Amino acid sequence: MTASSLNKVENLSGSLSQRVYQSLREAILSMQYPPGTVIRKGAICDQLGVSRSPVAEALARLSAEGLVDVIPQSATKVSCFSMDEIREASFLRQALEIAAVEKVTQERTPEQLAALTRNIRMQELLVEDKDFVGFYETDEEFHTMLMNFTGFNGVPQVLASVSLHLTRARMLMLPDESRPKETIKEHQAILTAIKNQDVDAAREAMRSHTGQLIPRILPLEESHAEYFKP
Amino acid sequence: MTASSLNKVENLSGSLSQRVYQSLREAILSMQYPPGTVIRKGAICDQLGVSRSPVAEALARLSAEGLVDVIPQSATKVSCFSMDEIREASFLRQALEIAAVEKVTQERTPEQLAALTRNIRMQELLVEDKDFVGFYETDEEFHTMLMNFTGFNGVPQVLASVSLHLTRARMLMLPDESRPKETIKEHQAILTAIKNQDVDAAREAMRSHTGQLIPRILPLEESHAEYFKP
DNA sequence: TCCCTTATACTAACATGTTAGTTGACGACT
DNA sequence: AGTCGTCAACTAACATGTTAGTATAAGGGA
Repeated sequence: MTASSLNKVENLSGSLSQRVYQSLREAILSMQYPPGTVIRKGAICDQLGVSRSPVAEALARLSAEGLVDVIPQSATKVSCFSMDEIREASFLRQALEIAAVEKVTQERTPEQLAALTRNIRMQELLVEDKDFVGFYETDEEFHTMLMNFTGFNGVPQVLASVSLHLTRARMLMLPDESRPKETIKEHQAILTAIKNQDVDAAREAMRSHTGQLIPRILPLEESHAEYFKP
Repeated sequence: MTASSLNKVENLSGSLSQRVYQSLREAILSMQYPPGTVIRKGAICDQLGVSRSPVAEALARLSAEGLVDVIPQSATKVSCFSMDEIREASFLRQALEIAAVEKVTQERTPEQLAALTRNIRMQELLVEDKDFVGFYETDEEFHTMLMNFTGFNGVPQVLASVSLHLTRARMLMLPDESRPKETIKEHQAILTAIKNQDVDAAREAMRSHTGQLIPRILPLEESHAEYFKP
């Protein structure tokens, strides 16, 4: 018995279309709906027990975000990766991360320093325990904290929206036992620069850190060619 | 006789909802629909001669972009400015512009240098002629060219989408006879750094240039308080 | 006079019926 | 046998009917 791959709308909040949107988005980002999957409105309606209106609105938003490609009058598909898009997403992410760390470096409070230090300590513990899922989440949290410390409430969401394709592609990467330790060193370099209020060092440390992702994604184009555009 | 403030959908391309979206977006960005304007779906349907479905989809997208605020079951309004949002938009724009100019500085071709030089020359001519509207467009074009020269096709649109609130707020600013000359100097400083392939100089020139906007927007909160959130 | 209640009108949100464009398969003609 | 034209089935797109939540204004009580 195959469980429905969509979260039930009952578990979410907001308007019906909002919940359908969240449900579909989650399924796409988690690769439960891998690139190329055809999405039929009728099927979604049946699975979620809603009518076509909220589904149409949800798909319109997903289309605007680039997560699905609509072929008029014909079909809707989960969008495939293209290396160009991924490079672009990485560029945008780097731009934001650098701007954020520059600002935080100048304005950081002792409490923020403490929180970042605690986060990195947690990363170390999780790697020692070989809890790589926990490490992944704590790594994400490190970057989210930096976004929040800019003082701009919407910045974390903007980062998430420009990083959509990166988030999906990351799900394909094989776990690499040696990478987390490198990651932690890079995070420490960033934190040190923030502590020293050294903007130039912070920028370059972040540039170096965010530059690590693309080389690890490149091989995916061959190992998972079915998910990429020709 | 008041002409309809919306562009007719006949003049646009794409699906009906796409055209409705473009029409509404244009009206909002150009301040034909100023902040606080209530948008009734029924009225839009009548004015554009379409049914409620495409209007609903268009408003869903505008809502996701933050151009309209939907009050559930009650009303939809053109979103008001908040100085926080504007500061945030400025931060994001600066992040992108800096990242772009850094990349272009490293990779620029002779053709790109020539195109940028030509653009600035045009700016000078337009200011001499006191054609400030033309200058505004050429100024915009200068920045769009930089985005295009990154080689990432989607970057110009991302810039536009993070700059939505800035674009609207700019419509309120009074023309300032002295500002264009300063702007040109800043553009020239950026171009010189690009020419010299001096990444640090390019970054700081762009940082300085993009930092000029917020001080000019700040007074609007008092002079146009009706457009701002309390 | 002021506040609370209540009824009514209005709106967005949702459901469903209808249209039109696309795709793929089948059959006829070359 | 291969190719082109036609037709049937399916899908998104659009139109319209229905529901439910919100705001406003009128009326009654303190």
